[in-house]
Amino acid sequence: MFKALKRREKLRSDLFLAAERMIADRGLSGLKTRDLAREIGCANGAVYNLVADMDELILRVGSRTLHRLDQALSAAVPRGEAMPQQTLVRVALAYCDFAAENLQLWRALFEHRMEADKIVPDWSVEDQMQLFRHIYQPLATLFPKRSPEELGITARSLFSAVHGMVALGLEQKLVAVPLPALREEIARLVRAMIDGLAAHGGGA
Amino acid sequence: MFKALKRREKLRSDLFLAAERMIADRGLSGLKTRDLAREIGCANGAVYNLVADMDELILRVGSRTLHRLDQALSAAVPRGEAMPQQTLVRVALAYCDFAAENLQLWRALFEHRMEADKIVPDWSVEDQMQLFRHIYQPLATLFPKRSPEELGITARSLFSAVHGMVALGLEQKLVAVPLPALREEIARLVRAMIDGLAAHGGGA
DNA sequence: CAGTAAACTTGAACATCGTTCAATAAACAA
DNA sequence: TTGTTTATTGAACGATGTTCAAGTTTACTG
Repeated sequence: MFKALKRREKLRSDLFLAAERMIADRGLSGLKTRDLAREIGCANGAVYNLVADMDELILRVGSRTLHRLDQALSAAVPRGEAMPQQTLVRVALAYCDFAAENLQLWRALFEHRMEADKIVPDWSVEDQMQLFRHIYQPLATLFPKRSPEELGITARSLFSAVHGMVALGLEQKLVAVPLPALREEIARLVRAMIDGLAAHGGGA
Repeated sequence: MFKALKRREKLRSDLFLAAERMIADRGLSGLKTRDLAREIGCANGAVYNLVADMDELILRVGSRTLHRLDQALSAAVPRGEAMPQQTLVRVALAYCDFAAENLQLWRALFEHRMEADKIVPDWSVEDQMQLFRHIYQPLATLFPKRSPEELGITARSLFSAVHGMVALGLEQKLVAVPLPALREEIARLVRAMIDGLAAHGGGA
């Protein structure tokens, strides 16, 4: 009775795992429907019974990656850490470390561009916003006078800047910070931004 | 006698222009050999007489983009600008503006990843390094005590951080700084980083 | 000019993709 | 069993980057 349903569900989760491994091993561009089908044991066309298209599959894997990232960031700050600046530095470094350890999966989060006009599903949007609390909360503690809008913008600035350093740094391009110096430079950047906010903005 | 050579040269530069326009209009993924061939008036296979492969063509267009970016950054600081911090802010904002006005071409610079094992040609490397003087020189003026290595790393940090804000900001993603606030946030970041260096590093 | 060799150009063909869909098989109901 | 619905298949389609044997043009020589 549930046989077919069960099989589908099994196949679906197999598909996600296979896709995740394939991206981790060979990058986003190494993800091929035929390889996936062979790996989970079905016809290549059958992939489209489990998932609307590749976009959905990639978003699905992305969701898993974001959740693991969320856990990594949470684990990075010791419970009871009292100093918000220290927390922000820890979170930034944890972001860097996660990206380094999950390079291809992390890259896939940003390389993938949705086909125009197709909208990003709600659950994917939710995944992305969840991460922000790791930055927003310490900032709110540091600058209690600021409005949520200001804090939101500052959090995005901080994230974007750190993200840029990590993204270019891990590409090992010429324009990037060399890898051995990367973590120290990130810590320096975060501290400088916080100091700059405290000095000019007049928070706290 | 030179007829064939002339034609080839003409076709080659036509190809670069067509490729540039095509990327600007439809993005890097909208660049198709058959469309190019039709546009410059030759057989699709003939593209490979003018260029080794798509990678080379993309690097070629990238080179042009980098040169225009170089000019834009040069134009952004008034001659005789005496304050290095102000210069750095101007350069960062000019980078942001250039990216916004040349969105697809600028994205192509970073989206394109060379096929593994194939090496980036010298002239492309040179193009990339040229840009660094816009950041390096003001920094060297600001912190004359620092070693070239330290300055190089700092310049890369600064560039990467600003690049990150621009890259995410122009994608209009949720994690990005909203567009209206972007320029102001970039200026704030640059000032904060410089202040941070001055305070902790003991330069000047 | 005629003839030949070299250089260039062509477009059909190849291998790979994501994606679709008519045909087949399986599962279930009566 | 028989009929109906549902799930699965794999061949086929339309792009795409790239190659290459064949054809064409150009440049040189006698």
